[in-house]
Amino acid sequence: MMDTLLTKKDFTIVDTSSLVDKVEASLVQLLQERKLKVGDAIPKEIELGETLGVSRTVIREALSRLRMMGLIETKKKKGAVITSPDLFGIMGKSMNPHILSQETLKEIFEIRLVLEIGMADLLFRRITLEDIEELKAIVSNEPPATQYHLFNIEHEIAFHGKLYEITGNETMKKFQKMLLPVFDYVHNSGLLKKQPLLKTFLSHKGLVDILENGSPEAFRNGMRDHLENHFARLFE
Amino acid sequence: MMDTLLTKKDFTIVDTSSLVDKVEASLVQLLQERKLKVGDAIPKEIELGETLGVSRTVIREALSRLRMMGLIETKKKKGAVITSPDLFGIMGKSMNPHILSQETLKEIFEIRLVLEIGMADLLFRRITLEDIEELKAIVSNEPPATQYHLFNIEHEIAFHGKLYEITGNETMKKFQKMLLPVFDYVHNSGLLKKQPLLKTFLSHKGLVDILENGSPEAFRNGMRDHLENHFARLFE
DNA sequence: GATTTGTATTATGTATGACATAATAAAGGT
DNA sequence: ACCTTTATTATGTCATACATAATACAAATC
Repeated sequence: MMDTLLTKKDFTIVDTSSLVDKVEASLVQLLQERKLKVGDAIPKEIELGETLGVSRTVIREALSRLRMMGLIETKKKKGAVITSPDLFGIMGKSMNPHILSQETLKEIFEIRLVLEIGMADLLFRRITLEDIEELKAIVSNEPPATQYHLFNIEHEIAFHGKLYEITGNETMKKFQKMLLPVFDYVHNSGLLKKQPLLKTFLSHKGLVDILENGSPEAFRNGMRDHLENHFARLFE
Repeated sequence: MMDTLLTKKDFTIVDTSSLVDKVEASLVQLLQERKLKVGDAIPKEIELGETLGVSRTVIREALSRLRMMGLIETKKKKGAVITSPDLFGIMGKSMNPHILSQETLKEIFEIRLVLEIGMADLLFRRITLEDIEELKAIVSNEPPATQYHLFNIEHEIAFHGKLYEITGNETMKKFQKMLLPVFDYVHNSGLLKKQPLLKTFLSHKGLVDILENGSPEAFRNGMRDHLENHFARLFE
């Protein structure tokens, strides 16, 4: 037998994607290129099937995906119309800590830290007196910080969640909400090194003080300090 | 006719979701609750149809959605196995600037700023000498900053994209890549107020200097300054 | 006997036809 | 004009059949 030493490069890669995949891509492209606005209707399933030369089954599966992504909404008799999708609503379904790779989980955890440090300017721009009062109420209910506290998740979420709310950025808030189960998981699983030193750094109360009297710059540094334990765990 | 003054609260909300929606939710829940690991197989379509009491058509549409989300992969004869999803790959398809609401676009733009300011610690932790050299090469090719530059998008992407790369956070990098068309759109469309003052703030070169000799804190402040024009446009 | 080749099996992929259901339009009655 | 009924239309669901690809196992070749 001749050893022809053929390599992958010698072949033209065959397209292994299914018809549904192609139709889906075709439809998404349709939405992207034609400047279709929200509310515009798209052709009926049967018409699509005829123009694309596939059965209604395939069309329906592809449309089902678009529907799940929130790109379209369908009503009987009326057909399908384009809608403004909820970016993170979809992603929430696949945000399953048990399935995501450890590397991805770690990265998501990092992103949280990045967001909370970087959000300072949004906070100072949009915070109200009521917000500050609410934050004060939250920290006042806080259990005293003990040296070996496995910190109170409830309070963590209440405080940091409120910060996301103050930014006024709904997209970011949804993002945070979606990530909550991940944080929970990362904390509990031994994914990160055990809490290394657990020195108590700048407290929630300290952060509120900065929000009341300080500057974005001061808040960034304060938050960085507040999150030091997390950073230390990430960086081994 | 009696005006009974009935309100929504008086009715039990009818479930308007389709069978496919329910099956999809049921399957997602299955993946979440059972601690199914990557690689585990799920029942065959026909079995699922029998246990859930629906036709194979419905099962297939639901599975098609999971497949699109990257939660499962299916192969003929073998069936479906659980996979680790690409979180942002899916979202990219619905990231269509023409369809997203103006408010969402603005918020996404904000998130970019937040990320780039907050990423300082990751940068300093992971940057290498080669990275610095590469950044220097990028800025050296930069056209001189003119007062009225409608800044060079190419260079913006090259420089800031490299920063995301340096973070070593693949998830964040994917996020950035996904957002590129949005930035392009936001810049071009009149969504944000016209460039207000266009003073030249801290340059790319200045940021590289900080990365080489400075601290995370200095970088955060530097990046904040660098992005001042964007902030100004966001905050009217 | 080990490797290859053919063949059967099995589960997904696609197509088609049928009917149910809901939303809309049209027609009809008062 | 207003309300009701009827017809129409497009999606939602089901059932069935066949195509296709992956796998396992038997058969053939050396």
